[in-house]
Amino acid sequence: MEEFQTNIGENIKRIRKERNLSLDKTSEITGVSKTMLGQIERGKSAPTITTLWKIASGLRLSFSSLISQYKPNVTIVKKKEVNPIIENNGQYRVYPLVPYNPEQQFEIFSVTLEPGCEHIAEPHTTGVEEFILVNEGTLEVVVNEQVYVVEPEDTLIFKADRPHIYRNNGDCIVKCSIVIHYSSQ
Amino acid sequence: MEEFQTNIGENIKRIRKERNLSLDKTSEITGVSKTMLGQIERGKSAPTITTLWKIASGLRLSFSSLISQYKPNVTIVKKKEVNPIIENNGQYRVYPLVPYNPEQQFEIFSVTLEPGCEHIAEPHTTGVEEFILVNEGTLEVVVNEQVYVVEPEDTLIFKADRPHIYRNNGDCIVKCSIVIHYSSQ
DNA sequence: CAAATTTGGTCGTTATCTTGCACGTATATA
DNA sequence: TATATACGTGCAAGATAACGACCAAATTTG
Repeated sequence: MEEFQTNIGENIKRIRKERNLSLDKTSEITGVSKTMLGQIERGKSAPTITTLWKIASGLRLSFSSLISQYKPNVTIVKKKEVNPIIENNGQYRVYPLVPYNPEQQFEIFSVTLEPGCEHIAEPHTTGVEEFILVNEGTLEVVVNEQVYVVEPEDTLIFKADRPHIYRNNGDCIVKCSIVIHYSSQ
Repeated sequence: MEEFQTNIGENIKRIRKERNLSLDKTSEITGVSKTMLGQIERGKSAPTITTLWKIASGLRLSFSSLISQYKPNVTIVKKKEVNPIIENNGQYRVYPLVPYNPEQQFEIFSVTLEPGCEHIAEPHTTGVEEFILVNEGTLEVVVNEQVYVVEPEDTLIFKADRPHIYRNNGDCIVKCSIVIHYSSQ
Protein backbone atom coordinates (compact mmCIF):
# COMPACT_ATOMS: atom_id res chain seq x y z
CA MET A 1 0.00 0.00 0.00
CA GLU A 2 2.43 2.62 1.24
CA GLU A 3 5.25 0.76 -0.44
CA PHE A 4 3.31 1.27 -3.61
CA GLN A 5 4.00 5.00 -3.51
CA THR A 6 7.69 4.45 -2.86
CA ASN A 7 7.85 2.04 -5.77
CA ILE A 8 6.55 4.54 -8.27
CA GLY A 9 8.85 7.15 -6.83
CA GLU A 10 11.88 4.92 -7.18
CA ASN A 11 10.94 4.04 -10.74
CA ILE A 12 10.63 7.67 -11.76
CA LYS A 13 13.86 8.66 -10.06
CA ARG A 14 15.77 5.76 -11.58
CA ILE A 15 14.57 6.55 -15.10
CA ARG A 16 15.21 10.26 -14.61
CA LYS A 17 18.76 9.58 -13.46
CA GLU A 18 19.38 7.17 -16.33
CA ARG A 19 18.51 9.99 -18.70
CA ASN A 20 20.54 12.60 -16.81
CA LEU A 21 17.52 14.80 -16.29
CA SER A 22 17.20 17.29 -13.47
CA LEU A 23 13.96 17.82 -11.59
CA ASP A 24 13.67 21.19 -13.30
CA LYS A 25 14.03 19.76 -16.78
CA THR A 26 11.63 16.93 -15.99
CA SER A 27 9.12 19.44 -14.69
CA GLU A 28 9.43 21.35 -17.93
CA ILE A 29 8.92 18.23 -20.05
CA THR A 30 6.03 16.78 -18.09
CA GLY A 31 4.21 19.89 -16.96
CA VAL A 32 4.30 18.73 -13.35
CA SER A 33 5.88 21.03 -10.79
CA LYS A 34 9.37 20.32 -9.55
CA THR A 35 8.15 20.17 -5.97
CA MET A 36 5.57 17.53 -6.80
CA LEU A 37 8.07 15.45 -8.75
CA GLY A 38 10.49 15.55 -5.84
CA GLN A 39 7.83 14.54 -3.35
CA ILE A 40 6.60 11.71 -5.55
CA GLU A 41 10.15 10.42 -5.99
CA ARG A 42 10.64 10.43 -2.23
CA GLY A 43 7.32 8.70 -1.66
CA LYS A 44 6.02 11.71 0.25
CA SER A 45 3.05 12.11 -2.02
CA ALA A 46 0.62 9.86 -3.87
CA PRO A 47 0.04 11.48 -7.25
CA THR A 48 -3.36 11.63 -8.88
CA ILE A 49 -3.78 9.63 -12.06
CA THR A 50 -3.76 12.80 -14.16
CA THR A 51 -0.38 13.74 -12.73
CA LEU A 52 0.90 10.24 -13.34
CA TRP A 53 -0.43 10.49 -16.87
CA LYS A 54 1.51 13.71 -17.43
CA ILE A 55 4.69 12.10 -16.14
CA ALA A 56 4.25 8.97 -18.24
CA SER A 57 3.48 10.99 -21.35
CA GLY A 58 6.26 13.52 -20.89
CA LEU A 59 8.83 10.83 -20.23
CA ARG A 60 7.38 8.60 -22.95
CA LEU A 61 6.75 5.74 -20.58
CA SER A 62 4.08 3.11 -20.19
CA PHE A 63 2.09 2.89 -17.00
CA SER A 64 3.45 -0.55 -16.25
CA SER A 65 7.01 0.72 -16.28
CA LEU A 66 6.04 3.23 -13.62
CA ILE A 67 3.89 0.92 -11.57
CA SER A 68 6.01 -2.22 -11.74
CA GLN A 69 7.47 -3.22 -8.43
CA TYR A 70 11.16 -3.72 -8.05
CA LYS A 71 11.23 -6.62 -5.62
CA PRO A 72 14.44 -8.54 -5.25
CA ASN A 73 13.44 -8.90 -1.61
CA VAL A 74 12.75 -12.19 0.02
CA THR A 75 9.55 -12.48 2.00
CA ILE A 76 8.68 -15.27 4.36
CA VAL A 77 5.10 -15.67 5.51
CA LYS A 78 4.54 -17.60 8.72
CA LYS A 79 1.17 -19.30 8.74
CA LYS A 80 1.06 -19.06 12.54
CA GLU A 81 1.15 -15.31 12.26
CA VAL A 82 -1.67 -15.15 9.73
CA ASN A 83 -5.17 -14.55 11.07
CA PRO A 84 -7.47 -17.15 9.54
CA ILE A 85 -10.97 -16.41 8.33
CA ILE A 86 -13.22 -18.73 10.28
CA GLU A 87 -16.38 -20.24 8.78
CA ASN A 88 -18.67 -23.22 9.39
CA ASN A 89 -18.25 -22.89 13.19
CA GLY A 90 -14.47 -23.18 12.96
CA GLN A 91 -14.56 -26.29 10.79
CA TYR A 92 -13.47 -24.34 7.74
CA ARG A 93 -10.43 -22.06 8.14
CA VAL A 94 -8.86 -19.90 5.45
CA TYR A 95 -5.35 -18.50 5.86
CA PRO A 96 -4.59 -15.72 3.35
CA LEU A 97 -0.89 -16.25 2.64
CA VAL A 98 -0.43 -14.02 -0.41
CA PRO A 99 -3.03 -11.25 -0.74
CA TYR A 100 -4.30 -10.08 -4.08
CA ASN A 101 -2.17 -7.62 -6.00
CA PRO A 102 -3.26 -5.86 -9.21
CA GLU A 103 0.06 -6.80 -10.79
CA GLN A 104 0.15 -10.53 -10.21
CA GLN A 105 -3.59 -10.98 -10.54
CA PHE A 106 -3.87 -13.85 -8.10
CA GLU A 107 -3.96 -14.71 -4.42
CA ILE A 108 -2.93 -17.74 -2.38
CA PHE A 109 -4.65 -19.33 0.59
CA SER A 110 -4.06 -22.27 2.86
CA VAL A 111 -7.33 -23.95 3.75
CA THR A 112 -8.17 -26.44 6.49
CA LEU A 113 -11.34 -28.56 6.68
CA GLU A 114 -12.19 -30.56 9.78
CA PRO A 115 -13.72 -34.04 9.26
CA GLY A 116 -17.35 -33.82 8.18
CA CYS A 117 -17.06 -30.21 7.09
CA GLU A 118 -19.01 -29.09 4.04
CA HIS A 119 -18.44 -25.57 2.81
CA ILE A 120 -20.55 -23.93 0.11
CA ALA A 121 -18.54 -21.30 -1.75
CA GLU A 122 -20.03 -18.33 -3.55
CA PRO A 123 -19.31 -18.27 -7.30
CA HIS A 124 -16.62 -15.82 -8.31
CA THR A 125 -16.89 -13.43 -11.23
CA THR A 126 -16.43 -14.78 -14.73
CA GLY A 127 -12.90 -15.68 -15.78
CA VAL A 128 -11.81 -16.74 -12.31
CA GLU A 129 -9.92 -20.01 -12.09
CA GLU A 130 -9.07 -22.01 -8.97
CA PHE A 131 -6.10 -24.33 -8.47
CA ILE A 132 -6.47 -26.62 -5.47
CA LEU A 133 -3.42 -28.54 -4.26
CA VAL A 134 -4.32 -31.09 -1.60
CA ASN A 135 -1.61 -31.65 1.00
CA GLU A 136 -3.32 -33.83 3.63
CA GLY A 137 -6.51 -35.88 3.61
CA THR A 138 -8.90 -36.38 0.75
CA LEU A 139 -10.93 -33.46 -0.51
CA GLU A 140 -14.20 -33.65 -2.35
CA VAL A 141 -15.19 -30.79 -4.59
CA VAL A 142 -18.60 -30.41 -6.24
CA VAL A 143 -18.68 -28.42 -9.46
CA ASN A 144 -21.42 -28.51 -12.07
CA GLU A 145 -23.21 -31.17 -10.00
CA GLN A 146 -20.15 -33.38 -10.46
CA VAL A 147 -18.18 -34.71 -7.49
CA TYR A 148 -14.40 -34.70 -7.83
CA VAL A 149 -12.28 -36.61 -5.33
CA VAL A 150 -8.86 -35.10 -4.87
CA GLU A 151 -6.26 -37.27 -3.16
CA PRO A 152 -3.15 -35.94 -1.36
CA GLU A 153 -0.53 -34.51 -3.69
CA ASP A 154 -3.13 -34.16 -6.41
CA THR A 155 -4.38 -30.92 -7.91
CA LEU A 156 -7.81 -29.81 -9.09
CA ILE A 157 -8.20 -26.99 -11.60
CA PHE A 158 -11.59 -25.52 -12.45
CA LYS A 159 -13.36 -22.36 -13.53
CA ALA A 160 -14.80 -20.93 -10.35
CA ASP A 161 -17.41 -18.62 -11.85
CA ARG A 162 -20.10 -21.04 -10.70
CA PRO A 163 -21.22 -22.38 -7.32
CA HIS A 164 -18.94 -25.02 -5.86
CA ILE A 165 -18.74 -27.04 -2.66
CA TYR A 166 -15.73 -28.21 -0.64
CA ARG A 167 -16.30 -31.33 1.45
CA ASN A 168 -14.28 -33.47 3.85
CA ASN A 169 -15.94 -36.88 4.11
CA GLY A 170 -12.92 -38.58 5.68
CA ASP A 171 -11.87 -39.16 9.29
CA CYS A 172 -8.82 -36.97 9.31
CA ILE A 173 -8.25 -33.30 8.66
CA VAL A 174 -7.89 -31.92 5.12
CA LYS A 175 -5.25 -29.31 4.36
CA CYS A 176 -4.85 -27.79 0.93
CA SER A 177 -3.41 -24.78 -0.84
CA ILE A 178 -5.62 -22.76 -3.13
CA VAL A 179 -4.46 -20.37 -5.83
CA ILE A 180 -7.15 -18.11 -7.26
CA HIS A 181 -6.48 -16.38 -10.51
CA TYR A 182 -8.54 -13.40 -11.73
CA SER A 183 -8.31 -12.87 -15.46
CA SER A 184 -10.12 -9.54 -15.99
CA GLN A 185 -9.37 -10.05 -19.69
CA MET B 1 -6.26 14.13 -20.46
CA GLU B 2 -9.67 14.92 -19.01
CA GLU B 3 -11.11 12.07 -21.04
CA PHE B 4 -8.67 9.91 -19.17
CA GLN B 5 -10.62 10.44 -15.95
CA THR B 6 -13.91 9.65 -17.64
CA ASN B 7 -12.42 6.50 -19.08
CA ILE B 8 -11.44 5.10 -15.71
CA GLY B 9 -14.81 6.09 -14.34
CA GLU B 10 -16.65 4.31 -17.11
CA ASN B 11 -14.54 1.20 -16.66
CA ILE B 12 -15.25 1.04 -12.96
CA LYS B 13 -18.96 1.64 -13.39
CA ARG B 14 -19.26 -0.96 -16.15
CA ILE B 15 -17.48 -3.62 -14.10
CA ARG B 16 -19.45 -2.74 -10.99
CA LYS B 17 -22.72 -3.03 -12.88
CA GLU B 18 -21.67 -6.32 -14.47
CA ARG B 19 -21.22 -7.70 -10.97
CA ASN B 20 -24.45 -6.22 -9.67
CA LEU B 21 -22.65 -4.29 -6.95
CA SER B 22 -24.02 -1.14 -5.34
CA LEU B 23 -21.81 1.80 -4.50
CA ASP B 24 -22.26 0.91 -0.84
CA LYS B 25 -21.10 -2.65 -1.29
CA THR B 26 -18.20 -1.55 -3.48
CA SER B 27 -17.20 0.98 -0.84
CA GLU B 28 -17.22 -1.77 1.75
CA ILE B 29 -15.11 -4.09 -0.40
CA THR B 30 -12.54 -1.53 -1.51
CA GLY B 31 -12.32 0.72 1.52
CA VAL B 32 -12.99 3.79 -0.60
CA SER B 33 -15.92 5.99 0.36
CA LYS B 34 -19.15 5.73 -1.56
CA THR B 35 -19.03 9.41 -2.40
CA MET B 36 -15.56 9.12 -3.88
CA LEU B 37 -16.50 6.09 -5.94
CA GLY B 38 -19.50 7.94 -7.34
CA GLN B 39 -17.41 10.97 -8.23
CA ILE B 40 -14.74 8.86 -9.91
CA GLU B 41 -17.36 7.00 -11.93
CA ARG B 42 -18.81 10.29 -13.11
CA GLY B 43 -15.37 11.66 -13.95
CA LYS B 44 -15.77 14.41 -11.35
CA SER B 45 -12.59 13.44 -9.58
CA ALA B 46 -9.14 12.17 -10.51
CA PRO B 47 -8.26 9.58 -7.87
CA THR B 48 -4.82 9.25 -6.37
CA ILE B 49 -2.91 6.11 -7.17
CA THR B 50 -3.45 4.76 -3.67
CA THR B 51 -7.21 5.10 -4.11
CA LEU B 52 -6.98 3.43 -7.50
CA TRP B 53 -4.93 0.69 -5.91
CA LYS B 54 -7.63 0.10 -3.31
CA ILE B 55 -10.27 -0.12 -6.02
CA ALA B 56 -8.22 -2.47 -8.20
CA SER B 57 -7.38 -4.69 -5.23
CA GLY B 58 -10.86 -4.80 -3.78
CA LEU B 59 -12.42 -5.56 -7.14
CA ARG B 60 -9.61 -7.95 -8.05
CA LEU B 61 -8.69 -6.07 -11.17
CA SER B 62 -5.49 -5.27 -12.99
CA PHE B 63 -4.49 -1.69 -13.58
CA SER B 64 -4.71 -2.10 -17.31
CA SER B 65 -8.35 -3.13 -17.10
CA LEU B 66 -9.08 0.12 -15.29
CA ILE B 67 -6.92 2.33 -17.44
CA SER B 68 -7.69 0.86 -20.84
CA GLN B 69 -9.56 3.20 -23.10
CA TYR B 70 -12.78 2.18 -24.69
CA LYS B 71 -12.49 3.79 -28.10
CA PRO B 72 -14.75 2.55 -30.84
CA ASN B 73 -14.80 6.15 -32.02
CA VAL B 74 -13.44 7.29 -35.31
CA THR B 75 -11.04 10.20 -35.21
CA ILE B 76 -9.93 12.22 -38.19
CA VAL B 77 -6.93 14.49 -37.89
CA LYS B 78 -6.65 17.31 -40.42
CA LYS B 79 -3.06 18.24 -41.05
CA LYS B 80 -4.10 21.80 -41.84
CA GLU B 81 -5.43 22.16 -38.34
CA VAL B 82 -2.26 20.86 -36.70
CA ASN B 83 0.28 23.43 -35.55
CA PRO B 84 3.69 22.41 -36.87
CA ILE B 85 6.88 22.65 -34.89
CA ILE B 86 9.19 24.85 -36.95
CA GLU B 87 12.95 24.34 -37.05
CA ASN B 88 15.87 25.22 -39.33
CA ASN B 89 14.31 28.59 -40.19
CA GLY B 90 11.11 27.01 -41.43
CA GLN B 91 12.89 24.54 -43.69
CA TYR B 92 12.08 21.66 -41.33
CA ARG B 93 8.47 21.35 -40.21
CA VAL B 94 7.06 18.68 -37.90
CA TYR B 95 3.30 18.05 -37.71
CA PRO B 96 2.35 15.94 -34.66
CA LEU B 97 -0.57 13.88 -35.97
CA VAL B 98 -0.90 11.32 -33.19
CA PRO B 99 0.55 12.43 -29.85
CA TYR B 100 2.23 10.04 -27.49
CA ASN B 101 0.02 7.97 -25.25
CA PRO B 102 1.26 5.71 -22.43
CA GLU B 103 -0.97 2.93 -23.74
CA GLN B 104 0.08 2.77 -27.37
CA GLN B 105 3.69 3.69 -26.69
CA PHE B 106 4.26 5.50 -29.94
CA GLU B 107 3.62 8.77 -31.74
CA ILE B 108 3.21 9.74 -35.39
CA PHE B 109 4.46 12.82 -37.21
CA SER B 110 4.32 14.18 -40.71
CA VAL B 111 7.58 15.89 -41.59
CA THR B 112 8.44 18.28 -44.40
CA LEU B 113 11.97 19.21 -45.52
CA GLU B 114 12.58 22.04 -48.00
CA PRO B 115 15.31 21.49 -50.63
CA GLY B 116 18.78 21.82 -49.13
CA CYS B 117 17.54 21.33 -45.58
CA GLU B 118 19.75 19.41 -43.17
CA HIS B 119 18.35 18.67 -39.75
CA ILE B 120 20.43 17.23 -36.93
CA ALA B 121 18.24 15.24 -34.55
CA GLU B 122 19.03 14.62 -30.91
CA PRO B 123 19.42 10.95 -30.01
CA HIS B 124 16.43 9.48 -28.22
CA THR B 125 16.66 7.32 -25.14
CA THR B 126 17.68 3.68 -25.53
CA GLY B 127 15.14 1.33 -27.03
CA VAL B 128 13.56 3.94 -29.27
CA GLU B 129 12.95 2.93 -32.86
CA GLU B 130 12.02 5.13 -35.80
CA PHE B 131 10.03 4.15 -38.90
CA ILE B 132 10.34 6.64 -41.73
CA LEU B 133 7.94 6.34 -44.67
CA VAL B 134 8.92 8.67 -47.52
CA ASN B 135 5.97 10.00 -49.53
CA GLU B 136 7.52 12.64 -51.77
CA GLY B 137 11.09 13.42 -52.78
CA THR B 138 14.22 11.55 -51.77
CA LEU B 139 15.36 11.63 -48.18
CA GLU B 140 18.86 11.05 -46.93
CA VAL B 141 19.37 9.84 -43.41
CA VAL B 142 22.74 9.59 -41.69
CA VAL B 143 23.00 6.99 -38.94
CA ASN B 144 26.24 5.55 -37.53
CA GLU B 145 28.19 7.62 -40.06
CA GLN B 146 26.36 5.76 -42.82
CA VAL B 147 24.24 7.54 -45.41
CA TYR B 148 20.95 5.90 -46.33
CA VAL B 149 19.02 7.11 -49.38
CA VAL B 150 15.29 6.59 -49.04
CA GLU B 151 13.24 6.85 -52.24
CA PRO B 152 9.51 7.66 -52.37
CA GLU B 153 7.31 4.81 -51.13
CA ASP B 154 10.28 3.29 -49.34
CA THR B 155 10.67 2.92 -45.61
CA LEU B 156 13.66 3.23 -43.30
CA ILE B 157 13.74 1.56 -39.89
CA PHE B 158 16.50 2.22 -37.37
CA LYS B 159 17.26 2.40 -33.67
CA ALA B 160 17.17 6.07 -32.85
CA ASP B 161 19.10 6.03 -29.60
CA ARG B 162 22.03 7.62 -31.38
CA PRO B 163 22.57 10.89 -33.25
CA HIS B 164 21.06 10.99 -36.73
CA ILE B 165 20.67 13.50 -39.52
CA TYR B 166 17.83 14.10 -41.99
CA ARG B 167 18.86 15.70 -45.27
CA ASN B 168 17.14 16.81 -48.45
CA ASN B 169 19.77 17.07 -51.22
CA GLY B 170 17.20 17.13 -54.04
CA ASP B 171 15.47 19.97 -55.88
CA CYS B 172 11.94 19.28 -54.70
CA ILE B 173 10.34 19.11 -51.29
CA VAL B 174 10.51 15.98 -49.15
CA LYS B 175 7.44 14.78 -47.28
CA CYS B 176 7.51 11.76 -45.02
CA SER B 177 5.66 10.13 -42.17
CA ILE B 178 7.58 9.15 -39.05
CA VAL B 179 6.46 6.68 -36.44
CA ILE B 180 8.47 6.71 -33.23
CA HIS B 181 8.16 3.78 -30.89
CA TYR B 182 9.29 3.91 -27.25
CA SER B 183 9.94 0.51 -25.77
CA SER B 184 10.54 1.24 -22.04
CA GLN B 185 10.92 -2.54 -21.61
C1' DC C 1 39.52 31.60 -5.54
C1' DA C 2 35.12 34.04 -6.15
C1' DA C 3 30.97 34.52 -8.91
C1' DA C 4 27.50 32.26 -11.29
C1' DT C 5 24.81 28.45 -12.40
C1' DT C 6 22.66 24.19 -11.36
C1' DT C 7 20.70 20.99 -8.28
C1' DG C 8 17.52 19.25 -4.89
C1' DG C 9 14.87 20.59 -1.15
C1' DT C 10 11.67 23.44 2.32
C1' DC C 11 7.77 26.73 3.25
C1' DG C 12 3.31 28.79 2.73
C1' DT C 13 -0.74 29.06 -0.19
C1' DT C 14 -4.13 27.30 -3.22
C1' DA C 15 -6.65 23.69 -5.40
C1' DT C 16 -8.71 19.40 -5.01
C1' DC C 17 -9.21 14.80 -3.39
C1' DT C 18 -11.62 12.21 0.36
C1' DT C 19 -14.79 11.48 3.88
C1' DG C 20 -19.20 11.26 6.81
C1' DC C 21 -23.68 12.90 6.96
C1' DA C 22 -27.90 13.98 5.05
C1' DC C 23 -31.25 14.21 1.29
C1' DG C 24 -34.22 12.64 -2.71
C1' DT C 25 -35.79 8.98 -5.48
C1' DA C 26 -37.30 4.49 -6.43
C1' DT C 27 -38.75 -0.13 -5.29
C1' DA C 28 -40.45 -3.38 -2.28
C1' DT C 29 -43.12 -4.66 2.13
C1' DA C 30 -46.70 -4.66 5.64
C1' DT D 1 -51.51 4.21 2.44
C1' DA D 2 -47.67 4.19 5.29
C1' DT D 3 -43.18 2.01 6.31
C1' DA D 4 -38.95 0.22 5.18
C1' DT D 5 -34.92 -0.70 2.36
C1' DA D 6 -31.66 0.20 -1.09
C1' DC D 7 -29.60 3.31 -4.30
C1' DG D 8 -27.12 7.31 -6.05
C1' DT D 9 -26.01 12.24 -5.34
C1' DG D 10 -25.27 17.05 -2.87
C1' DC D 11 -22.93 19.44 1.04
C1' DA D 12 -19.46 20.94 4.39
C1' DA D 13 -15.21 19.75 6.80
C1' DG D 14 -10.72 17.72 6.95
C1' DA D 15 -6.77 15.92 4.64
C1' DT D 16 -3.56 16.22 1.19
C1' DA D 17 -1.96 16.93 -3.56
C1' DA D 18 -0.08 20.67 -6.47
C1' DC D 19 2.06 24.97 -7.20
C1' DG D 20 5.30 29.17 -6.98
C1' DA D 21 8.81 31.48 -4.39
C1' DC D 22 12.69 31.07 -1.67
C1' DC D 23 17.02 28.71 0.31
C1' DA D 24 21.38 25.91 0.95
C1' DA D 25 24.71 22.87 -0.97
C1' DA D 26 27.24 21.31 -4.90
C1' DT D 27 29.14 22.09 -9.28
C1' DT D 28 30.72 24.86 -12.97
C1' DT D 29 32.79 28.93 -14.89
C1' DG D 30 35.55 32.95 -15.23
